[in-house]
Amino acid sequence: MPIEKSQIVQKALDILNRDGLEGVTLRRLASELKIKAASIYWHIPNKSELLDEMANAILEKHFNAFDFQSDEREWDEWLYTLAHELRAAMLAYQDGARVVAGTHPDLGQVLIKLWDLTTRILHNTGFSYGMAATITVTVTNFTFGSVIEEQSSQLPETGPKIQRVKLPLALRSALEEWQNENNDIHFDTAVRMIINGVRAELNAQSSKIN
Amino acid sequence: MPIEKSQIVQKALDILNRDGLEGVTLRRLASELKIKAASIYWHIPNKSELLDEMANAILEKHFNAFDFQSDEREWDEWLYTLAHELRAAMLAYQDGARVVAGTHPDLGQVLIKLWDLTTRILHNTGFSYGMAATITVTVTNFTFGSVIEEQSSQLPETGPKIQRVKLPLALRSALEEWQNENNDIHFDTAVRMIINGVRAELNAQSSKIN
DNA sequence: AGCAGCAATCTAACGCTGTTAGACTAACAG
DNA sequence: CTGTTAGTCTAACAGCGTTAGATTGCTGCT
Repeated sequence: MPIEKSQIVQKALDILNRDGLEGVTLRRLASELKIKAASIYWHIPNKSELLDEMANAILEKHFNAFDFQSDEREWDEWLYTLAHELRAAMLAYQDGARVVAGTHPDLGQVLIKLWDLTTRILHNTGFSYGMAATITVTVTNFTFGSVIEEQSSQLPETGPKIQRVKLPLALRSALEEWQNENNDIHFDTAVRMIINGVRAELNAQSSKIN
Repeated sequence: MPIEKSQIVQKALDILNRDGLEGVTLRRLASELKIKAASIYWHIPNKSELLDEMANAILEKHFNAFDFQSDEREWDEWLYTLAHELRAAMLAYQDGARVVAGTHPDLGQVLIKLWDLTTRILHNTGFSYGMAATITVTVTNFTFGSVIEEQSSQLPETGPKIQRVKLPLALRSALEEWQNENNDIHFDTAVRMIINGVRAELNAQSSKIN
């Protein structure tokens, strides 16, 4: 009974969640599939493509029941949803953001669908295609960077590291106040802020037309 | 004539610029310094700390003549400058963004100074310390994510890859229009948009007070 | 002058990584 | 019954970060 590519990807995701990105080695992966490392190369050309498949699988699991057609949404609600769902998808796996953000969008089919839907919605509300692309990339880039940072300070040992360093006064106060609330809230405020920036852009454009 | 830590870091930066991040190996670094790899460990505890030093050096070169004291700037101009200068600093080296963004701010002294200055300026204009932190992190996270993406599509072979894939119609139009202009402009528009979002937040706060 | 101590480098190795060449096994097709 | 091919194997290569322990060469003390 031969092994399917999807089984390989799934097992790789299990390892990712258990041991983190560093733990995903071809030898360990093979061993847990009860085969030898070289056999993986019959199914997948190299590790980089494995990571691409993993990234797409992560997104697919989260967006499997999602309707990529209906572009009659409100642009601002959609940007808000996009950012939060993307974040949730990546948070579901340890180091998920590093895996997804490292994808070259070649095979990242879910990401392509999300980008397409977003540009359609933005175009429907009056943005040029170029501006729609800028906005889409801005939101996704911010989300990637944000979750990468969030997940890399979640490591077992890295926790109170920054506390031990002498910090300038203002920064110290800022970080103390900051740490009173959790990452969900920080992310939410930031996303709302960015969306407000987009809204300003929309107003500027429509006032230019009149 | 012993070797100085600064020489090691400098040579590592040379290699980074010539061969990219993958090319920075301790053996190659040692060989170009005309010593053996193990000797590096007398000066630097491990590779991760070398990367931290490199990140800080990259920022130090760019911000060496910078005045981190004067916090009497306009907040919006400063956020604009911060984003653009940070981007410029990272663009000066191949894979510069991956190096700088990978730093744990422990020793990233320049980054700490920039964060401190930014929170001070934002606090001066009326934001709470917590909000100042959110804004600061938002801007730097976006900048990191943006430049990482920009630099990873600059690789020799990766160029026209996305062109060869079948894209949905709207996304295709968006990307075509997008590619008419260069990354400087895209980044600039995005930064302006984010700053407008911050401005909206500021207005909301001051209207709440009255 | 000779010896101690230390800074800085060396050799040699360990265990790990991704990747490849080429041999083998099992099943299925003609 | 035989040839083909899918799928796995063994064995190895070249590279990586890292460590232990020996070795050099200089500096200062007696």
